[in-house]
Amino acid sequence: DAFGLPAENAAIQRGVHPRDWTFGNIKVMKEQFRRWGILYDWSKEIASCTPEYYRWNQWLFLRMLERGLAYRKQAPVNWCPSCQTVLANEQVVEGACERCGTAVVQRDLEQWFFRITDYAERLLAGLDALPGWPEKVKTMQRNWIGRSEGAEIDFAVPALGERVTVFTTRPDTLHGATFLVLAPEHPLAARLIAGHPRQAEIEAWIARVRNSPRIEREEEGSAKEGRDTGRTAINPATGEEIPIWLANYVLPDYGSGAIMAVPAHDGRDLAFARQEGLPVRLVYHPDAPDAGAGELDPATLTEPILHTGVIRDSPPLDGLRDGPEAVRRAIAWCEAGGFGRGKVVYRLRDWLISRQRYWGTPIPVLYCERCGVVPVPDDQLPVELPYDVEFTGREGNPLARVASFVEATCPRCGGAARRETDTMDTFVDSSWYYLRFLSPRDAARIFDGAVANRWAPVDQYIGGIEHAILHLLYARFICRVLHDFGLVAFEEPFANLFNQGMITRYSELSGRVEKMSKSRGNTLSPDALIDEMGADTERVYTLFIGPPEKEAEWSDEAVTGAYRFLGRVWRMAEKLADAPAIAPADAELERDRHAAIQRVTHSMETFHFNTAVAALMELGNSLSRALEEKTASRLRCEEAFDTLLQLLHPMAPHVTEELWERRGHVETLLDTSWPEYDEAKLRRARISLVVQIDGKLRDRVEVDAAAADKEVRAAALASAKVQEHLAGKEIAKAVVVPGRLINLVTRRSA
RNA sequence: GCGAAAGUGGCGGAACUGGUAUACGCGCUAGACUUAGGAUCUAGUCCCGAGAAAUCGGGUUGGGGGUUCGAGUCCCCCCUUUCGCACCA
Repeated sequence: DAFGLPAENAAIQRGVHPRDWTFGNIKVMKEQFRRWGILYDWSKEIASCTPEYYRWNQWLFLRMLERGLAYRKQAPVNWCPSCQTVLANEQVVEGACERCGTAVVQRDLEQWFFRITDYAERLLAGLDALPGWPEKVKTMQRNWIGRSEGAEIDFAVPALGERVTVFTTRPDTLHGATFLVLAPEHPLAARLIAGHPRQAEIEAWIARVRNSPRIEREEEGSAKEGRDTGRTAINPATGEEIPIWLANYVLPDYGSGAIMAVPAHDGRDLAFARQEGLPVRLVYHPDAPDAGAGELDPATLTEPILHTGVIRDSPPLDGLRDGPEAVRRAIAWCEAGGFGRGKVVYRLRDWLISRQRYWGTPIPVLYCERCGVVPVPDDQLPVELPYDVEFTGREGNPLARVASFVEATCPRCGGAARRETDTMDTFVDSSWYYLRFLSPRDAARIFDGAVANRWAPVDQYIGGIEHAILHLLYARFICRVLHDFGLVAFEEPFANLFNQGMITRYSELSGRVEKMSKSRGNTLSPDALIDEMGADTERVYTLFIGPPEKEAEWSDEAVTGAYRFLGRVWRMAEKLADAPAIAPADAELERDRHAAIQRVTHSMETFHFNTAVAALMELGNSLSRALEEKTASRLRCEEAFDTLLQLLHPMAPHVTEELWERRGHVETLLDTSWPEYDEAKLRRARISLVVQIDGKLRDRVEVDAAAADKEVRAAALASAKVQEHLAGKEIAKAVVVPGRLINLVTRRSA
């Protein structure tokens, strides 16, 4: 991404403007790509930090705003009271500001969101129609969306004339709900504790919980803390009054931010009930208690009863076994009673796109005292980022201090208005950029829909596993939004997804093998390596190092293997002229050539580049041997060599193109078509066949490739070694695998 | 804790649907050419035992069990590692 936090940090730390820093990086990277011999169509180049690109982020935002898919609400941010600025999670180290060490607090700000939760069901269902995606990524997305089926149940709070709605996946345990727990952030919390003898203490506690970073609050083993509101609610199943508590283990933005606690059948509720001395009631009873165990005593229960037993103390459901049927019946019963209904909730939360930073797409809205929130009209796009900005890392967003940016005119009433200074999350840029590549200079629209429908979805998308959830989910979401706007005909942006592994290298600093990074001191300068051994060596070695989906350890020693291989290919060219006109082993070399085409083609298609390189090395070895021993004719050797160059070309374009020209070809290698192999040429007339006795390899015999089972058996039995091993045994049966082996199964003779 | 993936020589790794385990490369050993070589070429290199040698016998894909004529590959149990998620009601 051309936008992003690192650019802004560079500005703060080194005084370089984010724009200059970014374009400097782009320049360096393009030069590296060029040296590597990586071919891109640079006429399609885009940079998301240019107004030509980000104006369409703004356009997209406005369309989403019109349809209610973009909205504003209060949401907490990490706030450093000393720097007076918002921090990203990665800038918070153990609860403190990474720069000044001050304890970070949570602070509510009005922020912009995209309503991705509206698309939760479609995003989930769409995963089933993505056979080209790794199962692992799909599982991660499913868990992230986190669909849960259950019920909403209303609990009346007579003292307030209100009701609390809880979400539960286990409405069948309603009879066992002995108290309610609300998130401290719950809207009713303030009214519930109003007038409580220790109201002030509870309010202070609520403030503390709200202030603790969410990461900390969700940490495993962090203590459950709660306060009794002193109020009660009515359990609609039993008519009983049950206490209402507030506790930090209930999260405000999942379900309804309130739960019914069923300590007998939930571990967290049981732990909390024991801690606070709250009652426990069993609904499910183990149906075959161990002899002597008799009735379970709720008072002594130490482990919740999970997924076992029969409902006993819940009259309408008595006798039901734990399971989906019990849940279904419970929901029907709640609905009939008018105090509950079936409900599906998602773990997925709306996408917070606001960033209180300079280096991003300005969110195109204005705040007018008279008209309120006013979208910037399309004809005033793009809202451009000003260049002259001061970066201090303190006192919030630098953009907010640029008067010429903030002070604006309301497009509706012409009065004074204040411009929004939040910028967009960079994931907005990357959620549709693949479409912009197809018509990058189109000044009239976000992209050309006809072109997009012809070329997209992307056939093969490649990226690291770190994007498994956020980027890929956002891109899938925005694709559906664009589809619903009628801009594209498809809903899934990437038909096939491949996750490449990272390159790791030994670090002198830590003494361990780690992901390459500057801070770990284990980076390898591609320039130095290219200077020493050439771009082709680096390319071939990188492909050869291992399967691309796995992480691979860079070995400075092993690179020489690739270097030597290319050197051998180079020297072979000079030996071609010495090959004889006529030679005995032409057929063999020809077969190796066709086998190499087959293997390399197949390996490349399945992304097994390491085995493709191995197959090329083998062809190189057999040609090299033929040249050394003069066993193949010059014509065959030249053919084999040319094929080798063609197959090697994608991996080592520089050396092969050079050698190709020296061979006297006029057309460049890049313009030749991929070689094809002939099945017939792969076959041998006579083959070496393995003879097994009781599954153990005993000998190899040479037979006709087309030999019948009977002949194979005769050939096997003719072997002296086989006869030796058969001594004293009788053949019970013979299994022949055509072209491969014969297995003689014996039994001891009497 | 839940979920997923993976364990093969000294090392990176290969083995398409069950059919010659260890391809290819690194490293190592010996030799050749060399004033020299971190250049190049040749031969060897999973482990154990026997043999002067060619070779022969046995074993081996984290451990144990199973299916099969035959298992690195399929099934069950266990161990280890990596990754993802995690108070989600």
